[in-house]
Amino acid sequence: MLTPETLMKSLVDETRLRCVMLLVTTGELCVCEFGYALGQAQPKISRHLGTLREHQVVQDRRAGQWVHYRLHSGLPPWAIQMIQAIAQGLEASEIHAGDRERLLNMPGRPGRCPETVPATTTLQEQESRHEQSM
Amino acid sequence: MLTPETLMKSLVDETRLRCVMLLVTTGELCVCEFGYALGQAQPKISRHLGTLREHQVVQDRRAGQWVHYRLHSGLPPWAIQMIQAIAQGLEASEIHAGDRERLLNMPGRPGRCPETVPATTTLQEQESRHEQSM
DNA sequence: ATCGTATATTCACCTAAACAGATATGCTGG
DNA sequence: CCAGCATATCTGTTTAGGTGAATATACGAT
Repeated sequence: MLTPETLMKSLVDETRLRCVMLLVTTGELCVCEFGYALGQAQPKISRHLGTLREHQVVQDRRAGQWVHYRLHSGLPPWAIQMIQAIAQGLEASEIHAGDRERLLNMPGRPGRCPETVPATTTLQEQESRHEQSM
Repeated sequence: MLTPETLMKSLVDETRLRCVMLLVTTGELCVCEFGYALGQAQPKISRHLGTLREHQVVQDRRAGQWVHYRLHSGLPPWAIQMIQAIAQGLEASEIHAGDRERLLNMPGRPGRCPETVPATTTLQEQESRHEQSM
């Protein structure tokens, strides 16, 4: 089960934090999209996404040759609140704004087929689900 | 200025997290109280409190030979929200419950003079101040 | 002034974790 | 089956940061 210690260990690394912050605003991304947005080599991205998956912060979905990552659907309310607090504290951050912009300008972005993307992907939707169940 | 990265670096260490969690429920403590509650040597506690002070997560107040630490009064709203989310995620944690209990059972606890303790000390009071200023 | 207590700092050591580079697996199309 | 791309893992190296031990500073009391 995810603990605050594990979540912080996950997010204290800059690469992993940038990945998670991208997921907060984007919903779902594959490894090559992370690599392009962050300007980092693919093996590095893959290893960090693997760590986030082991820690159950994200979950993956295989679609042909691409592996799509999104925030884990089983994140407890305190974890969602924590991620949102971090996102709020990073609103003015150049780095993360740059990541978002590079992603939008990425040529030939794969997996943008709407029918393959699950319905519940964004953080806002996950939180409203939690509120309903309380 | 405090950033989410700095706050996470501060709290990802177990000793520092235990100190901050104690402050969330207690308001203000001196180094020897931390040492007793955590069962850790004084130099170790002092060094970690120094880190938290440098990162502006806590602030100190000198009273004679004792130095009292409390959460920094200038914590931004997202930081308070983050700390509260962590505290919520640690509600069932044995370690932190044990720290709180050992503190309460500490013999000859210093600085329990009500008149020397500043008015605004607990996290709840800090947050309500922020809400008023919004 | 000196002693004892509370706190802070310095130093050398050690460990966890990130990194680059190379290699391996898995899927798709020809 | 083979080629090519996307992704994952393995290996050795390096570095950031935690630790204990010893030392230093600050304050109050005798």
